[in-house]
Amino acid sequence: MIMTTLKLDMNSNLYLRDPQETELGRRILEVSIEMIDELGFEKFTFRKLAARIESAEPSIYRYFENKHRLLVYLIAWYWNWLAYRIDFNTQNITTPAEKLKIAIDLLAQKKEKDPLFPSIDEAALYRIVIAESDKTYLTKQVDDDNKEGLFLGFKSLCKKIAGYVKLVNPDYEFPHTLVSTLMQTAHQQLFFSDHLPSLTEIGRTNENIYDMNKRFLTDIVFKTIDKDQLN
Amino acid sequence: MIMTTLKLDMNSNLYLRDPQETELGRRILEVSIEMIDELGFEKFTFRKLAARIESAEPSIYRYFENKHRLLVYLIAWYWNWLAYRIDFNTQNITTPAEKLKIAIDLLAQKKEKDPLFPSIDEAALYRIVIAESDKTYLTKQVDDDNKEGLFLGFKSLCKKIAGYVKLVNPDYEFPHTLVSTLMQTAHQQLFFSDHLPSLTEIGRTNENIYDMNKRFLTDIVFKTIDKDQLN
DNA sequence: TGGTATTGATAGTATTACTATCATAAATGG
DNA sequence: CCATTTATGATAGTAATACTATCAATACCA
Repeated sequence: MIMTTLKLDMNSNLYLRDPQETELGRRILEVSIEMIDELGFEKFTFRKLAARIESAEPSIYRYFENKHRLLVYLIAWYWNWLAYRIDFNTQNITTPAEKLKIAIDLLAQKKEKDPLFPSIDEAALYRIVIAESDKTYLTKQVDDDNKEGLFLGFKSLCKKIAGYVKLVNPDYEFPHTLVSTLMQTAHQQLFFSDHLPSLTEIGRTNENIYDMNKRFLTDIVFKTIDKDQLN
Repeated sequence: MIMTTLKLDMNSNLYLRDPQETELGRRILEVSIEMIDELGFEKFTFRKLAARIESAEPSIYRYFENKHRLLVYLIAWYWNWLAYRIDFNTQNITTPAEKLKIAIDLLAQKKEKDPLFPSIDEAALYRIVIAESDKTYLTKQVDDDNKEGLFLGFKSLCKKIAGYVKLVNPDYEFPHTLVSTLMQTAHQQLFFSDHLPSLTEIGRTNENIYDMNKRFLTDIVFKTIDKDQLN
């Protein structure tokens, strides 16, 4: 039986000390996911985190400049993980339409524990992505953060999927626009379905919300790019 | 010459004392728009606002429970204003497809000063909507806030436009999902175009970004709902 | 064994998000 | 026109947040 654990390649500007390298670092990731999920990002503090892992506040600051950077790190990790899964699942697929479909499936799919990354609770992280990820870039420092490469995870995944779109229909004018919309909408609609249900049909029937979301997204994407889809 | 100013109907749970009723209230609205635009929501505080309007912090707390409520108020005001403009501009239009098109136009249009509301700088408010509006509901208290009706502006506008969608194609399965996506995407893409341009084609050519955004949105909406659009 | 890096413990600071209290001014009503 | 309610302003205070500085203890490494 093969036991493997992987480390995702993270842009080194995301952290001060690499949290994947040390025991304390991995505890910070593990417990911060748990606590942000539980408390929400605004009520989450490094002091509370330090208390729960029985460490000290300054020790955490040695890994992350501040809690915003930690959030950006977690969200970047999520996008890198998704990109990895999309690559993995589309390896032997030749038709771009099929690749695109798989990417949408993986994007909108319910997330479960991935044994390759023992210290990450992917289900909790996905809830954080849904509720908090927009906060990574909706700040006044977005341009500085972007220059530092903090959003490369999101951007490169967008580029990858937009590449599939271009292969399906090289004449479509807005591949990146469509894909960034797709990526955002996938999470947003799950949030709406949960908290503001009058904004969406998803969750109104007894069909599984993830499947329904997938159908909505796949429909919109293929209708938009594929002029001849009805033939 | 007719001089009219209007007051939009705001849900009374949004405020403690109605800011449209008093001089100080209107100053709070006016200057908070200016300051949130300038500083961003996180660096904006009631203390700084009080200083700039030469009032006192507690006086502001008499109008709004806290700065989050003030933001929710401003965003709700924006949605009510848009709903009003959509009603006004679709009054004599009979075909639902045309109504829908006008709604998308108004949604994505560049916003300029509306003389009907002298104390509101709509251009600045629109920048706030783009950069901050998601923060109104991405909180742990979203369900409580929703029960209080704080998001009625957004929800009723979504319902209105989804109504047009249903008239265009009564068989389309996801009218609200599509429209909430449309409403979010309209702002999001302008943000991306400004700060994360690799996520969108909008702004890459010398075509006006608002027009380009409109074309993208109109295309996606009509392709999605109108099976026969190409005929 | 000596040195370097990592962590933990304690303490401290400026700022934030409020709340309480009280005086004054302005508007309102009999 | 005086009395009273109401809105505002001024001052002060509190608990919590987002850090930063300092130093000792420990571990690991040559």
